[in-house]
Amino acid sequence: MGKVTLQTVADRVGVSRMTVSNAFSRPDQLSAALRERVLAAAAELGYVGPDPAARGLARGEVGAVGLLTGSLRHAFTDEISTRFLGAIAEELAPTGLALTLLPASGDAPGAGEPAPDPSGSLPRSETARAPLAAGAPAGSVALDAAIVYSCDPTSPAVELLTRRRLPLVHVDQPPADGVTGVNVDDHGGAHAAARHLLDLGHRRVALVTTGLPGSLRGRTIVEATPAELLAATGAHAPHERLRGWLDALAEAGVAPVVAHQPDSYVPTEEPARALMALDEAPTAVLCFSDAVADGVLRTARTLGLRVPEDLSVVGFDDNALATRTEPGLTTVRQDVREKGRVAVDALLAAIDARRAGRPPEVGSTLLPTSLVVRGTTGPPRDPGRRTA
Amino acid sequence: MGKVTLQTVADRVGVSRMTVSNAFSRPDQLSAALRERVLAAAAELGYVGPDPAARGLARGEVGAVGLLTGSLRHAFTDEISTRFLGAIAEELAPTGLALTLLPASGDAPGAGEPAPDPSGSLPRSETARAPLAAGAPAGSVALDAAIVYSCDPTSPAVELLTRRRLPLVHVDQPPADGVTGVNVDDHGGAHAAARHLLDLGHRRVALVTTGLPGSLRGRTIVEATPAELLAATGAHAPHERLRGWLDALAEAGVAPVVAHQPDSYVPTEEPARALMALDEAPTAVLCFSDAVADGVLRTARTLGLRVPEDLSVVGFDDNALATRTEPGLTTVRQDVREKGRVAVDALLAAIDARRAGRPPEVGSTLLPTSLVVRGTTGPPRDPGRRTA
DNA sequence: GGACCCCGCTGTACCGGTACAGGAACCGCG
DNA sequence: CGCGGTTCCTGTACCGGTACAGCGGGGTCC
Repeated sequence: MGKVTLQTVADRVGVSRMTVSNAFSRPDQLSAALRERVLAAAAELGYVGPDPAARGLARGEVGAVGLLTGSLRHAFTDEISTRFLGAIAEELAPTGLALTLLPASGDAPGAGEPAPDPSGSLPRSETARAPLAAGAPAGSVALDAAIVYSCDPTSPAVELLTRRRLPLVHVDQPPADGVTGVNVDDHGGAHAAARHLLDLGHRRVALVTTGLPGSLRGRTIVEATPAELLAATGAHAPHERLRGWLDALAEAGVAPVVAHQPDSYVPTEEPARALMALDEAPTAVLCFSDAVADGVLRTARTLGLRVPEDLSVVGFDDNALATRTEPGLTTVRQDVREKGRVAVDALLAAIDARRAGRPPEVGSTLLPTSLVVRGTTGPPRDPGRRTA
Repeated sequence: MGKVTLQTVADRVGVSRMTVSNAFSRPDQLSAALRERVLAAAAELGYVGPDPAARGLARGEVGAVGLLTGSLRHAFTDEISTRFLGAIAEELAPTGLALTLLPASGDAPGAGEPAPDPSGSLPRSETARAPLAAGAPAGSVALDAAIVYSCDPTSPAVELLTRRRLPLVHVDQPPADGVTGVNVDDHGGAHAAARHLLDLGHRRVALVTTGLPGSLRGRTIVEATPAELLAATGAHAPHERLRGWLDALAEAGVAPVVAHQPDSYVPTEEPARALMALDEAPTAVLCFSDAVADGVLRTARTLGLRVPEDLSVVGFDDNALATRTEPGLTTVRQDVREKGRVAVDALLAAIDARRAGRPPEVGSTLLPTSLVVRGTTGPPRDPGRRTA
């Protein structure tokens, strides 16, 4: 029982291959009666429908959009990423488009190194896992468009997508020429958060940031000038949040202490412990994410500090944790659903444009953030002990 | 600047198309020198590499595996699903295969109704969103294999995949002939959980389950015999968990009260409120998931009940919440990472088998569960007030 | 010095569809 | 009865690659 193709069915019914194709893909192109006969024959022969790969090639459209992100591990661990993916998926559902998660890590071979000499030809036994990867240059999947979310813009994967001339939408990425961007006002949100602390009277403020490169990471407390910090922070969201904090603090003449935490989505004790061990411990901490804030909160409790009396804490994102902490976490809210919605809308528009032969209209969206004041912030115990 | 294909590059360099193809896909088939020239010419012409759709068709392998699941919304909301997806993605990463999330909801057209007469031929203006869906029979995407996770086995989407003869792996699905299955010992875990409560002396036990169909849902307290309940519970995991509880309770001659909660991953107050309002309120509650248990716990607190003194609570899954509740949640642990690992291994094996022309070896795996006793369970306040 | 072999490249035959431009039959109409 | 307009179906020409057999030329082997 060999392959069943359009031709098989066509021969069976005694019509042309085109007619069978139409029976499946363009019902209005043949009489209902014939269509029934074709469908019946197809069912009988076990023909399921046009082969997606072939159809994709012929049509120039495959029915799937890609999502490239820095780390899939992160994407499924961090609540915000997860919610974003969920929003994308849901927004895509009614269009019938599938969402293809692109493998991020591995540098895409493509035109890369000529595979370091297979050293001998093992006789194709052991159809091990390697061949799988070798077969298809990791991540070269047929796509109609793609979303690039929180990636290193210089990574080979991003570059590959760009050169493939796919309609692209950048989300949480630094602005790029000719590409539609969807961003959140991280700077504004961070600025508001810092401003909030300053307004409460805090002058000894700490930041817990993330995403620093090797040179500065490793040490929990980071000794670097704001400019150095900014320059070293590659990822877009961390960069913008950092910039927002620093701008607000600088406006008030406050120089923050900076702690670093490699993983932004896992609560840990290190940053808070290091900060509170300082000679002049901060009275408030601005955290890169709610998860980080949660770690700080727990550590504060462990250290016997009361929040917000002894320490104020501000998070970022307003995730599910934020309402679960005791007291509720003051944080900066971003609307992740909306981010997904806007991104998908832009993507669909780009696909439409391409299909119509129009040039894509690039534009960028900046979604608002808002400060949500709950219970983890309050005035410092001894404001201005060293007010300049 | 028209399309750049292999031929374009071949002409430019003055070699055959095959040679260019080899330069990209099989470096060992031509001299390094020539390969360099080809690659250079390709770069110059802006040729990025073989078109994935065409390559997919020619090779019969596209470099992507699908994931079909009941509801993508659920998949990205429920922590367990999310972790499972994450595990899949991570496990897949080193192979270079992409993961395609299949749109679940919509019934797959394919051989379905002959689209209700488009009534007139609007002249292809208005390239609206609809065509997107119409164009590609929702979900007919090129795939090398697929995972079916927590789906209604009779849904058209599952049926379609099956008929497409794709290598398939079923996860959290009822056993199906000829398909590799990966399951968790939900029955055993639930049984152990119920046994634990019985051993502590509980006799008035409640269940909070999920996934009941319209006929029984709506009412929070479900009046139905165990047999009816089981028959009505379609989804595999809820069915097995329910069966585990009921078996253990029946062995001890205990008849449980049953409450129902539509969404298993959102904590709500309803089930607990309804249960505790009963004449003979339960002294212990077995919950379908940790999220449900969290809702019960919170409600208990609201009602002024102490846990575990006044009420014992058992969850299921051992998710992140379980260690965050106060006291820690007694629950049944399943190893989601392992589930993902096993599923992907099976999938890769199936792909290998197909590639080698071997028939797929179907087999099923049952992963263990284990009861994790924390602080939410203890002996009932007045054991055996009505011990039979 | 001829047989043999390996290397490096090419030609041909697909992979399984779809778009589009016909063309035959049929219809109503003046 | 001829004519324009439908309605249905078919033929041809791709879509952009890859597999595989084949073939000339420069060794090596004896």
